[in-house]
Amino acid sequence: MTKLDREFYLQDTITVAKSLLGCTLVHETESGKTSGVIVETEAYLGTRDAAAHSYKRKTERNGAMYGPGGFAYVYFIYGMYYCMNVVAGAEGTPEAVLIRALEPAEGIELMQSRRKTGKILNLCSGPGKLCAALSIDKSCYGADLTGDRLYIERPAQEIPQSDIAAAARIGIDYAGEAAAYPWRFLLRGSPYVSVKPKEDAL
DNA sequence: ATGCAGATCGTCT
DNA sequence: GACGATCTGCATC
Repeated sequence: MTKLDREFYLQDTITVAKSLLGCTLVHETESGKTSGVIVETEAYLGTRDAAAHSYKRKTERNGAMYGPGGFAYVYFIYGMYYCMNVVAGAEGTPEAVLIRALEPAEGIELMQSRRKTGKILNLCSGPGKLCAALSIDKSCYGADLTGDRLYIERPAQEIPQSDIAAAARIGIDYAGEAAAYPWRFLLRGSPYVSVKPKEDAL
């Protein structure tokens, strides 16, 4: 397993969002190592995308999105959940990829205790759930994903394009026509996704 | 199986 | 002062 390097994250955001499928997100902490295979992502394309936190301007919260690819953009939402994004593209392009679901891999017992559920299918099937399972919070804001605590590994064998499905993104009805853009990507047929897509594009 | 309300608070206007 | 890139439990069909 080799760690994704800076070059990977500097690619265009849609490519990064698709290429992250099948990769393994790893978080090593004092209480142990937890990881899962990424099965669902969403691309947020900055100034071109009314659904993106960086659509309008740089603020205290979205600052990490404006940096170079390969750093974590973690935000707190609904008063109780964290969501993790992978910043993509060159510095100055405020784009990122939301990690929406994982297939649990290492540290399953630890994840179960953090999430207070025994059901593997329910451990990491949503952006808030996987952050709780891997203990990703505000302290991970801006973390360098080429480092050795929070990082992503390349899959053993490449994922064929035919295994990638595209669909509309979740929870962004406020975003007008951007709400329909097919910038949500899923590993076709995975039972670990957050919401099964009605129809696949691509 | 599907739907809705409640929890809960940092960030932006 | 309003509102989320959400999740859960409880209600109803």
